[in-house]
Amino acid sequence: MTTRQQHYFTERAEGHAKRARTRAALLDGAISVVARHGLESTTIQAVTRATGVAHGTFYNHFDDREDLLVSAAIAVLDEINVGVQAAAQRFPPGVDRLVIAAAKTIMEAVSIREFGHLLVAAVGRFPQVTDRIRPKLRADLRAAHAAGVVRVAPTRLLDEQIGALLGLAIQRVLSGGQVSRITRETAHAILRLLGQTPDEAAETVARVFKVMS
Amino acid sequence: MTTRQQHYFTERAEGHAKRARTRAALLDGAISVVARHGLESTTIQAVTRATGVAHGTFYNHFDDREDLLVSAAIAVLDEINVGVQAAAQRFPPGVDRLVIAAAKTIMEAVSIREFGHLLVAAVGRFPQVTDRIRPKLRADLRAAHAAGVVRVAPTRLLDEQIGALLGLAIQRVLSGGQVSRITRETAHAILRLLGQTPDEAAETVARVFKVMS
Amino acid sequence: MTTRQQHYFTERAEGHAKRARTRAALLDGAISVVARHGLESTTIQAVTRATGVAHGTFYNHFDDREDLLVSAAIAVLDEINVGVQAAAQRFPPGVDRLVIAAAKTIMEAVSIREFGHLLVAAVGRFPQVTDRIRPKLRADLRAAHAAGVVRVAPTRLLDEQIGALLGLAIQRVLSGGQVSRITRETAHAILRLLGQTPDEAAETVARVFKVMS
Amino acid sequence: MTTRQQHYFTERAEGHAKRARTRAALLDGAISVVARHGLESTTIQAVTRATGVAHGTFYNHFDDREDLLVSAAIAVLDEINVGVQAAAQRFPPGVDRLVIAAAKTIMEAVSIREFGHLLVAAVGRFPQVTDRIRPKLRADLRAAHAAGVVRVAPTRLLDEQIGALLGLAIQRVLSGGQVSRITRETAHAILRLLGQTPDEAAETVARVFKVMS
DNA sequence: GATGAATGAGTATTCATTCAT
DNA sequence: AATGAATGAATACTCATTCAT
Repeated sequence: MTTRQQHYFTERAEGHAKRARTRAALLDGAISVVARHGLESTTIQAVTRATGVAHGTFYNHFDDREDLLVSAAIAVLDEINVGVQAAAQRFPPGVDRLVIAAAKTIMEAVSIREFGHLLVAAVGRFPQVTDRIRPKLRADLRAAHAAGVVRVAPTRLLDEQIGALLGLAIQRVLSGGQVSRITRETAHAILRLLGQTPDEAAETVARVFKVMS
Repeated sequence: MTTRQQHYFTERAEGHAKRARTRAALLDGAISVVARHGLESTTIQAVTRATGVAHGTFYNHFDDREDLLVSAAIAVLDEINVGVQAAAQRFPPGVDRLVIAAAKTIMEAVSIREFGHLLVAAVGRFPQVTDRIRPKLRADLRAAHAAGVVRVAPTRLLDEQIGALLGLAIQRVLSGGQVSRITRETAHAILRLLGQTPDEAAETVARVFKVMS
Repeated sequence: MTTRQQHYFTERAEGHAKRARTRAALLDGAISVVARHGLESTTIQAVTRATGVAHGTFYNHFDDREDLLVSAAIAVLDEINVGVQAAAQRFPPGVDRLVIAAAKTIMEAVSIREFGHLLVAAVGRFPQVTDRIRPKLRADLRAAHAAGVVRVAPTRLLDEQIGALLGLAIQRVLSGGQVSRITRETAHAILRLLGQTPDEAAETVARVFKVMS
Repeated sequence: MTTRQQHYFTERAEGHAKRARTRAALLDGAISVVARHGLESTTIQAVTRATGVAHGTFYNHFDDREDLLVSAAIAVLDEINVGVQAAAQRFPPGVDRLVIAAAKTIMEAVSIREFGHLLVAAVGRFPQVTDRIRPKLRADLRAAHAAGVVRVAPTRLLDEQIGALLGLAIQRVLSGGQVSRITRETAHAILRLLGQTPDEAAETVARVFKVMS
């Protein structure tokens, strides 16, 4: 019954010492348990069982449940960010880069369902997670505003509004939505939120998505 | 520890006296416990203790924790809606009415902190709650789109995006934001999301808020 | 959901005062709840619900759960005994009468499944029930022994052994056994237990069952 | 109140030490609690208290109450069977062996009162328990029938009738009956049930019991 | 460092019983 | 007599955490 979960991080820690490997395995375990049972219903026992490790071992690596969950969420976020940054660096800071980063974030987050579930659950529950995303978003926002492409001042509320649209998009895809459609519509919505007219926004989306494919 | 909570619904209970009063008191209790401890950490024990009734009494009125929480969320929602509808009916269906409804929703939700907390927590956790809001929002959206004031097609995703912005606004106010500023900015953001330019949006907001004050 | 149970005793109390009718209805309720959930799992709440009577009403008629269950078992037993005695009085005291009484007991007990279930559960749990059967059995046993037809002395253990065979027979029929076969085999077994050879026993059974049909 | 119970299985526990010892101790605890309070009234709390382990420990060893009770009943049964088989193997399969097995079963079951109580309660409640006895009984029954010593065909109903007589005998001894008398009378009754005349049965009993003493 | 048995506080839920109406 | 809301003790089961091996 103990469905052995996928390895997201474990193998990468293979070369290292046993300690690192066990830790990575526990993160993997947490990720799949969260995807199956939700954040609040994830128990340490379920994670160790899914990981195939003794119950007590958990406390050699994490302080408590929250420590584990935050670590897992950040690990996932960093993993997603690899792909996002690879795509984003094709553009200079600005609205195009912001759009491609947003789109890539959705796509990466849902490419492994477990990642998406953990991310959606962790955002809004652990401030550390959101704090880790904001800075890059802010840089693009400022550059775009300076360039005059975006007519809305970059504020913390605006950051969070964009974040909320991204989270919503991920959720929608996870619950059966079509990823390409939702990604495009969300990109379009973000641009409207930034003050572009629907026509301008459509143009921006078309331009950026052409590069991405 | 047993801080006796405010009475939101208890006193209003009419008719068959005792039963209705106890039920309303439990709803009140749930609302204040959720505000203090969060939705997931709200235990039945905490609610009955806060309400000042015996543990078993709970089960004379609700099936389980979820039944209670959903009932409380809906009660709060309906309560908020009284104020929202009073304000909204000054306008015909359309974008103005949508803006005033949105603004009023934020203001009512934060007017009693407990209401806001419960609402934010319950939305996205219990579909019943969201389902109760959508229809009116959709009516305004359609009317505005038909009138050509809004250039974006009303879709379910759009509904949810507006909902997400509202939830975010409530959260921000509850965590110390200034209600008037955040309400205005959120109204403005919703109008941008609907395709208005920042200037048009500013004009709409100014027009609507003048009526409201 | 509250499947309205059959009326076993209620209607018979119709002419009488309301009090008697409610009491009878509760007995009916108990009988059907026991059949569905077993003796130990029968709760007062389930009985009042099945009876369609208020919870508190129960205590106007019975002291507690045990009082109810014993009363119900005895009521069932007395009901069964009507049929048994009608059949038994065709014979003088003796082994034939004992056989027909035994056979009739099985048949009556299973003719209404609920009766059988209650009886099987109550025997061996409430001594009062068994005490109510023993005297007549003992009379037949003594007469048969005096007449020399039965070569085994009537003792309390023998009484109980016969009772055990009857209970077993009822259980077997209730769990799908064929009533005529099990009744005959049990009658045969009782006669063997009383010291008859298989052949004598077969003859006795044939003789008695002919009268019964 | 926490009468520390006897150790029936605990001390015998070997091998991986602690775990096995705790499990055995819980079985011991269950056995004595059942003897004191009856099967249905045996709570997990009472068992852990009697065993002297923490409440939660229970769930490291058993799934639930039923798991515990069945395990305890089977442990008792196996324990009893050691003595029964030792005595039975002095005879070849057949009616003599059946009689000595039956007699020994009664005697072993009542030699430790707690064993008898558990056994009587568990039979008829947990089919697993009865299923564990039937095969050997059936083997003797078949052999005796083949040898012509028993003139009644071995059927499932017959199995159960013998079982019922054994259960009754144990109960009677536990409630004050004299073990030697009840054992003899039960053996005699079983032989009558199998078709022997009272005289044959008396002879068989005398022959078998001589060996046993 | 890993193990896994033991711990015990915490939580939901049931139900016999009381009592004011 | 009947009602049914309220009561609170009892019970099963979970799970984070500790600790000896």
